[in-house]
Amino acid sequence: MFDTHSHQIAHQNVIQLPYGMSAAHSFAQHCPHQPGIRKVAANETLWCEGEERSHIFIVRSGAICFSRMLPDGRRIVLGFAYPGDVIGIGSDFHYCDAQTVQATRLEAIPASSFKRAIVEDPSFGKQASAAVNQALDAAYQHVVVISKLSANERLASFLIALSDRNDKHGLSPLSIVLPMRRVDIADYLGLTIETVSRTFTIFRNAGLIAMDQASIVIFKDIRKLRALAAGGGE
Amino acid sequence: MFDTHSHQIAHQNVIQLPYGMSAAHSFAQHCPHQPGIRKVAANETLWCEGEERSHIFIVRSGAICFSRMLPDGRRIVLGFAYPGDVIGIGSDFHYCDAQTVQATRLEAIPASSFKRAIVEDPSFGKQASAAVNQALDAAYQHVVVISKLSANERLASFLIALSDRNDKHGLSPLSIVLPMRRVDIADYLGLTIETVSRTFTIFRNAGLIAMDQASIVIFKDIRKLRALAAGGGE
DNA sequence: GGTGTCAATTGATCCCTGTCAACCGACGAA
DNA sequence: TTCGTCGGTTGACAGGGATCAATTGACACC
Repeated sequence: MFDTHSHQIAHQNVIQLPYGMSAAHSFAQHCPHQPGIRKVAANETLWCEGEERSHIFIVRSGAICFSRMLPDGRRIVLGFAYPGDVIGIGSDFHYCDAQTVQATRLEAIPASSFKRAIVEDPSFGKQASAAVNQALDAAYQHVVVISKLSANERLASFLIALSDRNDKHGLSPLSIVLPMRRVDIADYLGLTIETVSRTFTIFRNAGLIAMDQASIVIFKDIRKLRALAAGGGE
Repeated sequence: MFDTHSHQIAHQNVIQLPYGMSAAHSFAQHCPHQPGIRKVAANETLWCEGEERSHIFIVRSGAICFSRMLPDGRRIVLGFAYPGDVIGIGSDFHYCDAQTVQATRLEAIPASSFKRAIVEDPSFGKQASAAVNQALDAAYQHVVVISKLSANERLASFLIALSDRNDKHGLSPLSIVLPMRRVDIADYLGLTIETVSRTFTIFRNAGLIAMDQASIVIFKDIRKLRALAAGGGE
């Protein structure tokens, strides 16, 4: 179920789910709905900041990016969601924009149905509130990463978080796929695309990772990366 | 309960309530408890990250600072709480440390009593979950501030948030008190104390603010400050 | 094939902010 | 009083990342 465990500092958990969480099965069970799968192309907007929430979605494939824009156009990525994540829970109005970064399949659950399930099933309500707490925890972790860590540490924490996620989902923790573009990673880590790119190069040259494509990272020395991500010394 | 080891922290305010929210009256009403006021000196620790939550507190006077530490000692301030804020709601385990930045009076409500009230009174449960959502929103706003804004913009947004809070509480929006020290502001904004200090000087020289003491800010051109805070250019 | 577009990488340079340090004013103790 | 401490301010300097710019590679389309 979704316990909000206390975290250790910097590693992991960062990435995810401001707005999303993993627990798709249980949520789908508790929310009766027409099992409608929506297919959405890449770079489509699911919703915008301030809009009223109409649906809860379960990500079945693809990836979602949550962001906000400043008046002058600067963009901040608040997080990503991946297959298995439930997105859109929280307050009645969306905190941020949501866009696909890939072709994505979503299972849509009407917000009304979701709300009803919360009221009627206390245990489900607990799960939902635990999910929000989890998102809060992730947001705080995000603050930690971008407020004090160096570019190397930020990227390391991002990669380690994805590795940990793979591990949790039964995939290999030693290689990850980056569905999003560099600009999304940069805006998520509070860096520029150039710095992100250079940092990847530094990691490659240092033998920490290998990359045959820009979207696939193979870990060569995950211990060192993890130490970097934790914001410890080393 | 309030163990006293340690750091100095101290401060207060920003807008936000990572962990806190304003709705003290209603919360106190719904949670039956022995009306016990606790007086806590400055720089005392209320709780530490990872500890199980034992009480919900309503801040009656003083100020609280929420922070986390990295393994190497770097410190991140996640937010502040002021009189009228309810602190400690959220998951069963604390996300971060909480310390007083001033002598503070707190009203303590046992977590058990709080939980019972949530179960027994649906409307109260809604308020509690709205509070968590509010904290989540504040955390995202914090991410925005520290990931993309310049030092000037960060400090401006901090000051404007305090001004807005004053306004909301019926106090003058044109002057604010900073109960926390520079190091707390710095750790909250992802800057150093030197940069914070220099930025205050820049604002003073530019005629945006006036300060007779280091802890009192009088706004001279709040429009410009607000424009800066919004990240809009100017 | 050639061309256009978009994403990623790399290079050169700049500047904002961190770092290290000195200094100042307030306050408390001896 | 003098001394010591603490918090804040200011200065000098340097480094990390941003900025501006060019290059490369992948891919779609004609």
